[in-house]
Amino acid sequence: MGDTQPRRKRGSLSTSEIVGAAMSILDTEGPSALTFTRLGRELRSSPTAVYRHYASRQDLIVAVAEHLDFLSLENYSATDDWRHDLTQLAWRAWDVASEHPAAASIAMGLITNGVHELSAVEAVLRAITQAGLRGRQAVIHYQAYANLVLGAAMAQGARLAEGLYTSKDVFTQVYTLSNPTQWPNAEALKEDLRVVDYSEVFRRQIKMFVDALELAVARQDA
Amino acid sequence: MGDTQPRRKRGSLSTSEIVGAAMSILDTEGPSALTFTRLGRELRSSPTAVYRHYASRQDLIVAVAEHLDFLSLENYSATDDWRHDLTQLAWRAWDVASEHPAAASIAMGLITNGVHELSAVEAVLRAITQAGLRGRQAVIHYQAYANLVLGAAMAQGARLAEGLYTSKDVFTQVYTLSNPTQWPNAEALKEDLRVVDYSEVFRRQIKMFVDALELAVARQDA
DNA sequence: ACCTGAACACCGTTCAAGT
DNA sequence: ACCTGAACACCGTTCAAGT
Repeated sequence: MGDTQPRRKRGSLSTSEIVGAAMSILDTEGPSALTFTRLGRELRSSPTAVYRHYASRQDLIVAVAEHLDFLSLENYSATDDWRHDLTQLAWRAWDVASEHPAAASIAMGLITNGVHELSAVEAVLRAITQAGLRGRQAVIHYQAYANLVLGAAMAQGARLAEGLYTSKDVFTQVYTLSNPTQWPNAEALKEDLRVVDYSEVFRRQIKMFVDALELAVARQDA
Repeated sequence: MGDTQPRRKRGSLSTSEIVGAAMSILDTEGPSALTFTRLGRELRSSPTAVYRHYASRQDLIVAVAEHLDFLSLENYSATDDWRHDLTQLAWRAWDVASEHPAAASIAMGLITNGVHELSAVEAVLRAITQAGLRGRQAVIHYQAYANLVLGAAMAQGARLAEGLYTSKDVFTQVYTLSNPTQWPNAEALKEDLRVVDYSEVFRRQIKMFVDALELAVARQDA
């Protein structure tokens, strides 16, 4: 109110400060709160100052994606058990999405071409190579893994963000089966369909991926 | 220019006409072109007329999602081969996303609670039941399948839309490995990482899911 | 009951002017 | 070189007024 805004010293704004402010806004107020106006307020700068560091809103979101990659890999170290490593890396991505749902919902799954993304690629390729795949097949399985993990983590972020910043229950599904005979299987499983335990689904997805990878190597049909 | 707009007769606007107009705009001009102003022009109506049929832009997008569900299931019929059916259903979703990339990029994966979504749920549950799963386990595997297929189809839509309406090559990945020894696996697979054949990745993902499902049933560890 | 047109409270982005 | 403030061309949504 009474405090007048001092002009920011030139060079005092950094990309890491901007990304930090963006993460903080996303965490506390959700995806739609990430505007240049809101960022300016958080940074105690002009809203347009951010343009000196990122060419567009989308560019900033890519930087947020890189930060999520960084968080996912923080203190990670590979073991000699590729099944364990792939499982571990998947849950790390899931946990980051659960801690920063709004950021994950808009940024996870974006290709950043950045150094932390590359570290994630390296970690996954290492495990897949250890599993026994080489060359093109290793890359295709890496991509299948990335699709699976990033897709699930992004969706989890979106669900949590929706639940937090609006007040909609996104974990309960409702099908009113007006004509049960038309959908006999859905009718029979109605109760199980109602509430979804997404982390159990994710656990199952990882297990299926790892099992299928092992099978492909054993069968040599990768 | 010279043509004056006659007022639309009341009741002449329908939800199906609006969804059709939305699909047409998305197909020809991309996701960002779907505005109320543009819809009004397409429908030869006031931009705000749509609000008499959908409560918000998001509501309209959910209706687009239902339409995509409808297209995915059109003329589908189940066989007695659950592996074939799951594969078939997956490629149907993929093909719809490829034909309507902009619509898929914003709508696929949204929960509609609608009748066509329910038909898709029924078709997948039928196949999974036929594979040998029951109750809670059938539902969890249905969800794993839906995550996989819808996630991949939505991502495919986003890539195609990005490529069509901007002119960015989203199929070529570039990692400049300034320090190759830090990422030995990525370095070794650099050439294979450069160009991605996403439909081959999708084919592999489906195969891995089906294989893992079969294995889970055989092992009784579902 | 449904469609229109004006108004409201925002957006992201550009750019000349400051320091 | 970097930050500011005004301006531009939009948005989605609301609502009183038409028919």
